[in-house]
This record gives sequence, structure tokens and C-alpha cells, in this order.
Amino acid sequence: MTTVRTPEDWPATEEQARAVQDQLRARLILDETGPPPGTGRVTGVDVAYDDERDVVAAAAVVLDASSLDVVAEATAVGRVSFPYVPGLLAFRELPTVLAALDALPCPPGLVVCDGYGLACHLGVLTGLPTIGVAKNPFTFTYDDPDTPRGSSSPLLAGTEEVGRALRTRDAVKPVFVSVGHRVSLAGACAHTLALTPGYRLPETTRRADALCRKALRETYSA
DNA sequence: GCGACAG
DNA sequence: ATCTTGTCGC
Repeated sequence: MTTVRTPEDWPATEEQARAVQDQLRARLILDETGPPPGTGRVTGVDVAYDDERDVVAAAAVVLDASSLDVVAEATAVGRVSFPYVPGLLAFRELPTVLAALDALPCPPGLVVCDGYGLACHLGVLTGLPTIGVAKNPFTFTYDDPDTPRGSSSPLLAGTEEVGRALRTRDAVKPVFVSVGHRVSLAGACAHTLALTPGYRLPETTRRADALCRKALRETYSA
């Protein structure tokens, strides 16, 4: 119910993919604050691969934003539709993620993605508010944030701030938060902190990661 | 030009 | 992402 999928969104070549991404960029909404952290629902999405068999499994796990309890979940399995090309991850991951989101019995609320452009791409395609939380800085640079949880520092592409390195646990490697669609960077960081009461990574991505791995396993045992 | 790089 | 054992620590 949230999917918008047209043929031109899923190009076969790198060149076409870049052209599609350039088109989608114009539809990004970056002037909204986003939903208040701790309210409504928050959904994590993730995918697991079996490159041997060319299979990809995606999961979407919906949490109550206040309690962080799981209120719904769905999975989808498909074929790998695009190679891993840094900068074009969305074309590899999103087809199956969209299928998993479609299979949910309720609206997902805010969606949390692993990685950078994924959240932007998914947000534009679905209209949903999205944010990105990555485990690595990719090609960007940053200075180490202060030790306490909640500290952050700019994530930079040259001099442009493209996100924040955000400490979610005292003295532990930060996560890398970026905006997706319809949520400010400050809002994305606030959501990330609300989703990390006990671990470095957001509960959304932890739950989605576990579920897509299980879905991939069960693809063979069932 | 080459290498590295989210997942 | 995935391949992979044990190990240190709360």
C-alpha cells in the first residue's frame, strides 16, 4: 500500500541508475521536521544476501516508538536485481525492501534504513518519512565525538555536512546518521537516540537484521 | 589513471 | 553484505 514502483525506477545499467537517482533527488523533501521521537511507530528495514544462489531476503519490523515493542513484521524474498556499486545501493536493496513493506498489515510510520542514500531513495518512492543510520562513515570524514552517549560531530563530504557521527553508547564507536526524506538531521539524531536505549545500533535495525537473516535461512529449509 | 568505499 | 573461533568483560 506504500509502494510506488515504475519500470524506470529499476534500471539495468549503472548509467541508467545514476540518471534515475538524479531525477529522484529533485523530489526529496528536506524542509520538514519529521514526527516527534518516541511517538507513533518506527520501522526498521534490512536485507540479507546469498550471492551464491543470487537470493536476497528483506525484512520490515514495526516497533511501537514509545515501548520499542514489535507490533508487526513482514519479509520478502527475491532475486538480486543489481550489483553492489558504492553510491547505487538502493537499486540492489530496495526492490525487496519495498515488497516487505507492502506485506505489512499496518502503516510503518518512520522508516530507518542502513546506509546513506537508501533512506532518501526509499522516502521519495514511498512518501514516508525516512532516516539513515550507517555503521561506517563510507567515504565521509569526521572527528571523533566526545565520549558520552549523545555526543556528535559533523560527518563531512569536504566541507558539506552530510550527516552526524553520533555516539549512542559511552566510549563506543559512533553510528553515522543521515537524513532521508521529510525528517531534519536533528530529528534523525533524536530518533536514533530514542532507538538506542541499550545497544550501539537502533532497535529497528537490530530487529530487521535478525529477521531478514532468518528469512534467508528459512528460504532453504522450507 | 588507480584504489576505496554504505550494504 | 559474507566468510568465521575464541575471548574478554559486564
